[in-house]
Amino acid sequence: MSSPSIVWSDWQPLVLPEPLSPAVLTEVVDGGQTFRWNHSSDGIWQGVWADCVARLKPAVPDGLLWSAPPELAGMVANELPSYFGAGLRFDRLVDDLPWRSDPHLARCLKAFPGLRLLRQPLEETLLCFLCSSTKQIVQIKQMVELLAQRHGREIAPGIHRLPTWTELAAVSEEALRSCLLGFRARYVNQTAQILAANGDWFNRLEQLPYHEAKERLRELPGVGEKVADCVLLFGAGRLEAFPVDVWITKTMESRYALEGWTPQQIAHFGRVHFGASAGLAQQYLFAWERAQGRS
DNA sequence: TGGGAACCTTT
DNA sequence: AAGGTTCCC
Repeated sequence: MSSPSIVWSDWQPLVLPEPLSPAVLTEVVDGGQTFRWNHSSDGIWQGVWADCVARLKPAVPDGLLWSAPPELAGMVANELPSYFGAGLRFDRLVDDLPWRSDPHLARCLKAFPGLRLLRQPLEETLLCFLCSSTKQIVQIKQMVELLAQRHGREIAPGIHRLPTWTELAAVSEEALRSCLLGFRARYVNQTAQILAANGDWFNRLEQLPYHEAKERLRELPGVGEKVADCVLLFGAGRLEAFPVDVWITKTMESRYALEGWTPQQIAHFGRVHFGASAGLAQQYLFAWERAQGRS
């Protein structure tokens, strides 16, 4: 993953409003929100988003240091805090969740202190989650890495950003299939045709309130309820979005007695029960449920 | 409106 | 054998 020809800047602090332990950092960058961060060595993570490449290293006690190729360091210094949602006080948002009356939520919050939602570039968030259906994190990472290497611009030696939608519109469905997308290749291809023909599409999307933005996203081939909510939550800062996947379905059925509910009903319950930051609650429930599966 | 099919890798 | 879903009949 790391290229020997890359020079890295000196480590500098990333200032966040709340501490982030190494374990919770792992959950943030490799727990299903994003798919382009890889463990390089000794707890160092290397990631790519938009035109940025960075390394991240936990620092005692719960701080974070970053490094980037010198020619990108200015941009990364600017973009990294917003990517990590440094402008949001997640501790306050968490405190507003109904943990006082919801013991399961309280347990999840305690298990992953400082868990954050990333604020990712909207356009590539859509691409990643279009690739995500019935795939696990490792497989999604594999697909988007191939898309980047073969169709995205090189931003540092050996490191490529994800292709833009304009670039994707020129890639054949066949070439997308060879990036292991399978039936998702058609979704990406058709979506790219629509987006490339509407230069203003993402700007207009960001102006819309949550429900209308979700409807607009769902007009795109391959975007259903779950993918639309992931795109809005991780790429547009809509914290009320409550993506319901198999893990959340499992959690809500067993911990909230919602057996037999449809995913749509579960999503509605989630937004009502957890409130304005339902998506943040979702991330905690999701992390906790996955951790149960592993242990 | 519910269930099967859509790819292809990993388990 | 089934996977962190969508689409279509």
